[in-house]
Amino acid sequence: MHFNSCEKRRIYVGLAKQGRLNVSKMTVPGQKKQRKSTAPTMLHVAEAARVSVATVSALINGTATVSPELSQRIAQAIRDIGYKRNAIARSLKMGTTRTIGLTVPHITNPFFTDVVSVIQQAFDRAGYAVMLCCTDEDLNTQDEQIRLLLDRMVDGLIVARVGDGGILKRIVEDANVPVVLLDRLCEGVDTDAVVLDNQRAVFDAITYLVHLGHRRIGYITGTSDISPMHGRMTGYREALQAAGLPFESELVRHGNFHEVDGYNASMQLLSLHDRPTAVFSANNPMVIGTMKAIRDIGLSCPEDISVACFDDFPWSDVFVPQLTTVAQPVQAIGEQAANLLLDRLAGNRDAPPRKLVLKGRLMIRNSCRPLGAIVQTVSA
Amino acid sequence: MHFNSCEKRRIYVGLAKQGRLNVSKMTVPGQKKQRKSTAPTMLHVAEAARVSVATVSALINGTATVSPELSQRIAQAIRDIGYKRNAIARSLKMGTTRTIGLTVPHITNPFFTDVVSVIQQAFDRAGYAVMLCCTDEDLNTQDEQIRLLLDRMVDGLIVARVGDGGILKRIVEDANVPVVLLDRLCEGVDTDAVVLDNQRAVFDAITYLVHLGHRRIGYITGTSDISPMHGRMTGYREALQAAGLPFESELVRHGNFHEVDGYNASMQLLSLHDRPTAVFSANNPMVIGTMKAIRDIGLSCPEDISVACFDDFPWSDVFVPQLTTVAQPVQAIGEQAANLLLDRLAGNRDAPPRKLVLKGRLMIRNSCRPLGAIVQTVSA
DNA sequence: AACGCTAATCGAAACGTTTCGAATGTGTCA
DNA sequence: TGACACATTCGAAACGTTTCGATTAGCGTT
Repeated sequence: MHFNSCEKRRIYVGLAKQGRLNVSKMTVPGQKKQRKSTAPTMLHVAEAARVSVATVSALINGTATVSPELSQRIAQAIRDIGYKRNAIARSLKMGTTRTIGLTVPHITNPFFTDVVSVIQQAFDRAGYAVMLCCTDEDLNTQDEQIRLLLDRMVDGLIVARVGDGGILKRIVEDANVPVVLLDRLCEGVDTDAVVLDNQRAVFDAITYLVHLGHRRIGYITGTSDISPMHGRMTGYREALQAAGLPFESELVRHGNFHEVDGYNASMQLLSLHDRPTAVFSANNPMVIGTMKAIRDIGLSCPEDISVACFDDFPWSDVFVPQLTTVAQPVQAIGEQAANLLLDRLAGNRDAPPRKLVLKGRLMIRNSCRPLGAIVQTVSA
Repeated sequence: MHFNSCEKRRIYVGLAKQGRLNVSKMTVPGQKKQRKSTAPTMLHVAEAARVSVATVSALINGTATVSPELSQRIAQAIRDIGYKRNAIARSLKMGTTRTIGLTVPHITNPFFTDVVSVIQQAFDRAGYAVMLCCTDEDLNTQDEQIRLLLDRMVDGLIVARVGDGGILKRIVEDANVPVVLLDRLCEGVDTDAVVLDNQRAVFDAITYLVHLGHRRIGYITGTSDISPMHGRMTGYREALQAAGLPFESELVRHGNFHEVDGYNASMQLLSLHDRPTAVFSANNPMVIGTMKAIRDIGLSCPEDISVACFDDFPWSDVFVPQLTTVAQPVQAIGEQAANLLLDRLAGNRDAPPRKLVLKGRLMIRNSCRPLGAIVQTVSA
């Protein structure tokens, strides 16, 4: 590398550095690297077995018949040399990497943890590798990571998207790689998807609280620009309406899915002059914030305030209070998403987009207490 | 594909199918696939800008100076065509994929969830992609997945290994890709590693229980063949010894890290004639099992039995009982592991193996109660 | 006017596979 | 015996980059 004309260099080369090219994440120049002991290649095998590389390839892939004698020799050579096929070269030639990309907002959110786990297993079984990215609920990060994955030529993408817009729309439209939307739909993006019937799930949960006698029910939701939050909000409104209760905007708070958001929102709700008797939190990290707020403000659950939330978790029934939750069928969600994508990868490219809507299940435990004298007919 | 001589075919081609070749996860033959709209290549850009591909490459990578005029034309062409560099081709040529492999036993174990999250972020920042695999505590699965990752030519590997032996030893010795061991050391494998001072951590926890007045302390540990379990067991014994208490093997149970193992082990401990007054669980899923066993057997914590465990988690201080745990510095563990690997990737190949030992921290909450009349000097 | 120096550009050879079509050998049938 | 089908094998051209060495042009020196 010459730095003779530093000045010009800075100008011309700027393109890459400034990221103005649509080629994401370039290598830092000057980072040389060479594998010292080059791995044995097919050519080495071919030579050792005194055959052509074409024959070696044919045997390995079973794409043509190879005589027993040569098969023997080749197999021996492979063992002797310790040959391993270079999947990169193969990918280049085949146009397929047998790798998929998976992006989720937060892997530490137990819902996504579980789904990632299931998806990972499914693709592992199918011989695919999974590249995992976390977008941290940030649209730019998401765009960048999707680009990173596409650069790597993933064969498909499973996306629990963040925000609207972004490059997702373009990617789906270009249709070079199949995309499956997970948990969250995307306005105007017409592709395979697996989502929950959020509206119904929240409707059931709120209705349950209403049946317990609650009249003022706080609702902590996520940023309003993603589809599940729409559905959940609608479910909330409809449940109130069905019960003849007014919708009061002071009872609704928005957060960005983090624990701290749940904490702040809960603090506000609990400080209201006419405090709600129950709070529903739209995801798991936020409900932790809710519980901490309740603790910090000196109240207790369910005596002073009832709590329910979205997403079940393993601890939910071993501690006190045992949280009433809306459990998503994580296993099914993960498997269905994987199946949709695997189906596309198997060649079924032109089928119309399929949208799977799964049902949540209200897990009634004891974090919500009955209020006053009420009729105890609860529809689970 | 011809199936004329089915019989022979089955015989010769068998190699691949039977998996006797050391080429893992072959494609199923007959799975054709072609991208319909081939993405624009560098050649297209070169033609559009009326330059050579060498010049395009030089501009994009900043490896040589390109005149302003040509830079302009090339940048324009890239934008017009919507060119994106093919990272696979680049990898093949460069011998580097800017991708690392990460294997953990269970991503649903919150300790690993957190560590994975941190590592993922660190590599994301550095422009690396992360391929994630879960070994499910199974040695064969682990071997297969490591092979899968190596096939994919990952530049490095971070492994929270399972069991002893396997191909890990060979891989580290062949030294083609740098390996960082996470959480668990590996007998006879000399490479970079980040682990916890398990012995000390458990020593502190048990000593704390002893100070509370406990004399019979149950200990639920993992399979004994991985390093942290050694250390933790030693810590247990030493704490007992320091307190002048006998080591009783009936108080020690082994499980395979799953919730159900913790449940079974706890059931056994709680059914002992002379029941322990405290139980320490060696990981997070297992302590859930412990709590369930306590509930199912009709006892309560901490009144009837004290519980402490390894690995902190977000819920630990919002529910009752608030669990006393040994918190691992997950952030530091993840970052250090990432740094060790990034350092190797940056070219520092020949430095001797570095082993980082981090300290755990006893988070005293209220799942352990003082027993009888005791001196309340607790060393945190 | 011949020379050397530098900057800019390019042609072509890799990287390690897959695959197509051609070449070779072998046996069958008219 | 010649023609033909079929089973094996192989040479060589891709796949889309990077990079080395060669080439050209411009320019100041002697």
